[in-house]
Amino acid sequence: MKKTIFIFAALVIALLLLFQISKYRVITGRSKIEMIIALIAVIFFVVGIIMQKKIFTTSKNESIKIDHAKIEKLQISKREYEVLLEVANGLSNKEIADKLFVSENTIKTHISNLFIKLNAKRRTQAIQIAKDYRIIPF
Amino acid sequence: MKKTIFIFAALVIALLLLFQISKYRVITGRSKIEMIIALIAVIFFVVGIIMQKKIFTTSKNESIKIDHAKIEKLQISKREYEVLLEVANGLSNKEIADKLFVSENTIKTHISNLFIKLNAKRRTQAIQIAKDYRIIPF
DNA sequence: GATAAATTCATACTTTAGTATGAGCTGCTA
DNA sequence: TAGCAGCTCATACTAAAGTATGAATTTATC
Repeated sequence: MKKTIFIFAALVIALLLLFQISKYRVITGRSKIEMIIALIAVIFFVVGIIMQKKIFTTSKNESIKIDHAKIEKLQISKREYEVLLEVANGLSNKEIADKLFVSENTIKTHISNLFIKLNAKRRTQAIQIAKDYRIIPF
Repeated sequence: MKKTIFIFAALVIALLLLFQISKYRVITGRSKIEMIIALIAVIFFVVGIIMQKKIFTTSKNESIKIDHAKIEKLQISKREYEVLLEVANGLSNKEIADKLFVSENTIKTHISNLFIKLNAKRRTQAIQIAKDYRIIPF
């Protein structure tokens, strides 16, 4: 946020300078009015696009970015999180067990703990809740 | 797309006009250079933002829009689709049955048919496949 | 009005999922 | 080194989910 304010201030100063230079060059006859106007137009057009793009990129990232702080807050362990991702991927307990080289009972334990932490009753509900919390992609 | 080209052409003409008017007003001394430059700056700034916003909105909608054609192609019926949405919402068969005022057995039948059409083995997998096909939100 | 597709439901299963409890093992920290 | 947290696993359940089959009803279409 501080960076944004600094850039904005610098921009305003640069533009005021540009105005003065433009005025000077036109009055002294060193540049044609058309050129100055076209230059100003292009510069502001580009600035407008860049600013909007910045807002767009930020808001887009926010909707995709994973909230790691939330994962910690919920006290979801590393292994539990791995299991959660596989559940969201549509795998069965047996398939997850094989993929992570542990027994199916272990996966059941992890999932039961996840349900408590996410306050879910089913795996499909856990997926929804995790998505709302932005702790898993998609 | 045709609409975009038309708008773009109109914009170019309007700007050329604006240039001429600006030049005339400055030369005849009816407007100050600062005012003209500021006006041009504001106009192009706004145009830049609007253009970028349009691109942003279009690309965002594309990633959310539901592929109704795909639903038909898979021959998923209206009722089956309703059930699919509730499954993706994390509801149990019993809960879906109560919500749609039918028996749990009916829901099971719908879901079994959905699995065949989506080529899924589990409801979590069906959610993933449906998401990939863009036939459900999220 | 006959046909086909969609919706509903039941019965009888099999298979996963999920719960509860207890316990062994490892790595880290007070 | 005692203790805690995280990971592992087992046993023994209960509860859902999913399959297979057959059938009655509704709805739309020809």
